[in-house]
Amino acid sequence: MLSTDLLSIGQLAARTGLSVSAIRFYEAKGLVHPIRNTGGQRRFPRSDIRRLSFVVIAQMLGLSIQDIEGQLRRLPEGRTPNRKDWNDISRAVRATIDDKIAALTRMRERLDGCIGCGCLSLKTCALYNREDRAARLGAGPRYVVAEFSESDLG
Amino acid sequence: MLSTDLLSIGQLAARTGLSVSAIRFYEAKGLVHPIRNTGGQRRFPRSDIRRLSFVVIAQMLGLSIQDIEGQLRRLPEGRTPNRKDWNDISRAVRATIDDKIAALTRMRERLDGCIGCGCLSLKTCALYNREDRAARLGAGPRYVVAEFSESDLG
DNA sequence: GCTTGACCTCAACTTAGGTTGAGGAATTAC
DNA sequence: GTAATTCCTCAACCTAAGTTGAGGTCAAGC
Repeated sequence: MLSTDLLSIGQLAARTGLSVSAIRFYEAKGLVHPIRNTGGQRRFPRSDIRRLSFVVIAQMLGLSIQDIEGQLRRLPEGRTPNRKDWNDISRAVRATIDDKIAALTRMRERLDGCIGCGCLSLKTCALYNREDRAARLGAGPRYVVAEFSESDLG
Repeated sequence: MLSTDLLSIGQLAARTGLSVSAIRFYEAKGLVHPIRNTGGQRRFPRSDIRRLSFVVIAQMLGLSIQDIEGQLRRLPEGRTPNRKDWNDISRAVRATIDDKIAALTRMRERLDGCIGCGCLSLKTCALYNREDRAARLGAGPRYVVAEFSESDLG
């Protein structure tokens, strides 16, 4: 029988809804730090239920694993986030959501200006400019694209 | 000297600002269909400048390569998109941007309700529900997470 | 004491959108 | 005619957030 204070990885998975492999992955990324029993198996404190709940919620808000690890690491002594910590973090998250909405709104406005235009010119199209190329809306790696000149577009 | 009607891949890259490797990649994905000269090198019609401009702009609006390929394929005879085509497509794109903005706005409203709450409970947190887990805001593969029950959270 | 289930590590695979490099062939410039 | 570019293919690599499987160990029930 396990100590009432410690959970096996399977028990933690059942409590959080995460898969066992995801929890191992999160450990590798530094989000939890279980101890090992004599047989080498992971044992988690009960507070990791809350810690992983925080991870799941923060992820839904658009934070990457790395962002979350950074937030958790700033807490003293690897403490699990409490009400005030969550308050601080969620205000920061709100700002990034605001930014995303603002970027999409700007893009929509420009698109509206372009509907009916049909120019499709890299030279004159208002949708196409260097700033936005660096901050595309889709997923995937971002690379800087070389400068270019053109003459017969549009 | 190349025919004035055909461009080498390097020339097309210079005209569009894309890298040579990206253009080869786009060919593999079916976005352009160059012919080959006697030496086996790619030769592109001038209209592919506009075609690839369309690709770049559509990508910035959040369309995936596959989406773009689908749009281009719907055009008769592999024609390069003209004003009316662009008009049709951009209206569809506007709808997807609207959806993204709406999703982010809903998330922001719920987050506002949660700031100061600090519950961090998977059971009661308004930020945490099945619908949103299926439509997370971040990048990366999506997997369905198993149902779970809990007792000592919150 | 033995079987079953939970656990361990490590490596390979997934999607998207490409990049980078090796090794070789074609084209262009002088 | 030769040197310098440009081009060719093919395979391996990159990120993110995990999953899947192989091969082996640990713990618990009876």
